[in-house]
Amino acid sequence: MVEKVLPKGEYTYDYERPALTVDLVIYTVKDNDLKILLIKRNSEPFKDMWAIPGGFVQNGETLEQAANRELFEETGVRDIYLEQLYTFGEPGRDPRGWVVTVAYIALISSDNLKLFASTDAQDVSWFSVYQKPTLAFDHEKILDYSLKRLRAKLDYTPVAFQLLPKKFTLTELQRIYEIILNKTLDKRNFRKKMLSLDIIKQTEEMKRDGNHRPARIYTFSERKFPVNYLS
Amino acid sequence: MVEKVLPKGEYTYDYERPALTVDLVIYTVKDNDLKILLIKRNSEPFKDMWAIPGGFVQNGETLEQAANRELFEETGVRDIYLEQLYTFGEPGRDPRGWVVTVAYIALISSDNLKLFASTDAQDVSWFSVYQKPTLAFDHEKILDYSLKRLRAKLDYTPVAFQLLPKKFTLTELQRIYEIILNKTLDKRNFRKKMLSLDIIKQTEEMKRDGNHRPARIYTFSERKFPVNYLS
DNA sequence: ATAATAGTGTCTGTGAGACAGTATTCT
DNA sequence: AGAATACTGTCTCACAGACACTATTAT
Repeated sequence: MVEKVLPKGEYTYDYERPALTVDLVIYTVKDNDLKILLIKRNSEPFKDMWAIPGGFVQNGETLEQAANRELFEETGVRDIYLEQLYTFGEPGRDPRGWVVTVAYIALISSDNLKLFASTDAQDVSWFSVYQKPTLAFDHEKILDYSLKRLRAKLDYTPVAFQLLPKKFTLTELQRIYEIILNKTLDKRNFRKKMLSLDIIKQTEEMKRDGNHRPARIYTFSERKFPVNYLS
Repeated sequence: MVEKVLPKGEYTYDYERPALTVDLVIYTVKDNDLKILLIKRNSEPFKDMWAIPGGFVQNGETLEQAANRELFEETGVRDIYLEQLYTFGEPGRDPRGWVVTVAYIALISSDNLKLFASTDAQDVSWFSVYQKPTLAFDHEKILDYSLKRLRAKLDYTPVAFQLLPKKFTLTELQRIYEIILNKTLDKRNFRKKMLSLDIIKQTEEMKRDGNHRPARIYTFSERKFPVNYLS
């Protein structure tokens, strides 16, 4: 604890400084489930426990660049949806010292996921948010918070599209909502709502799977969605 | 810029560390206007420019404690509404070096404001958000962002009550909304809405000012407001 | 024909927003 | 009586949510 008292409002540089990290809650929808990327720790503290990926912010980069860099290192994916969540700085959140972390949410679409293969030695894996190990540090708290935010944002921003390929059917879109909200939605009301929002565009293509009627394919067009106040 | 590359996922302590500050956008409603507290800088950089109050986070305290401490130092007020806004870490945002800041929004009610008198030598003053000097550092950006958030939150959380004394009339409450949103509201619709929300309680008291009908006094009771997902 | 999924329309209730006149107090 | 502010009710429209049947394809 620093005891020194400075004149009010005056900046100086001889205060003790925290280590600054970014941590990422990386979501995807896969196998009909909402999943997050976790990494198994191979050193103390919390050795052998799972944690969300993260790393130090370097001087000269923005926080967002640091988050993107970590994201790329862990997943091999670039240019995906990334949003600052919250900054956690509780003393004692890292037993080794003063570490403040800026947490981000990242969303990877299922087709980008195919690029993800180059995982090296480290133990990295996707877990269902509904069935996952207990996390290291304060990562449970970060995850809880991120999930609340993700669900809330579903209502008033087009984040769900970040989890789908460019082309998708309305049923696929509905599944994304259902999986994240963890409840079933009425098909007629859902379609009515989505079509009224004017953010998706019909294509002439149809998707045909099995022995049933083919589904029309749509594209995300992002026109008048109630705009997030963050933008 | 640190060049060293570490094994993925491994924490260490020999990275360069940023200075960490908290900055506060402190709002109040006063003289029929939305005001923020600004401090005139008395040293370089940005000497003689106005800035939002802030200061270093100390090891051993939470970010919120740091924000509360700064708040108390600047205003003499404790235990008021405080909310983390966003963390700003653009390289170059402070010309003297690497300084990351966690920005907070604070709301002071007009009656708490009366306690505020002990401002020492420093040049501290309330400015209308609609008529204020250009701010130092990236504080314009922080202010813009905070105002968007404050306005958005008015719609779905009872933050407005934080700016009023415990007892208030419906007209006073409406004025808070009008001043923050910078537009007039329909009196009948406003009252209908507020009363339907079940978050204010009628008292038996009346407020009588001038030569006109007295106004009923209400109290904030916080029952079923659409709950913020942050809570 | 059957199985499987895609696709569609109506009704009801609720809330938002537009809109104007009466009530009470003081001087 | 007049000035000033408090207080109130109705109508319309849009949206949310409940709800069930038809359409198309492959086998």
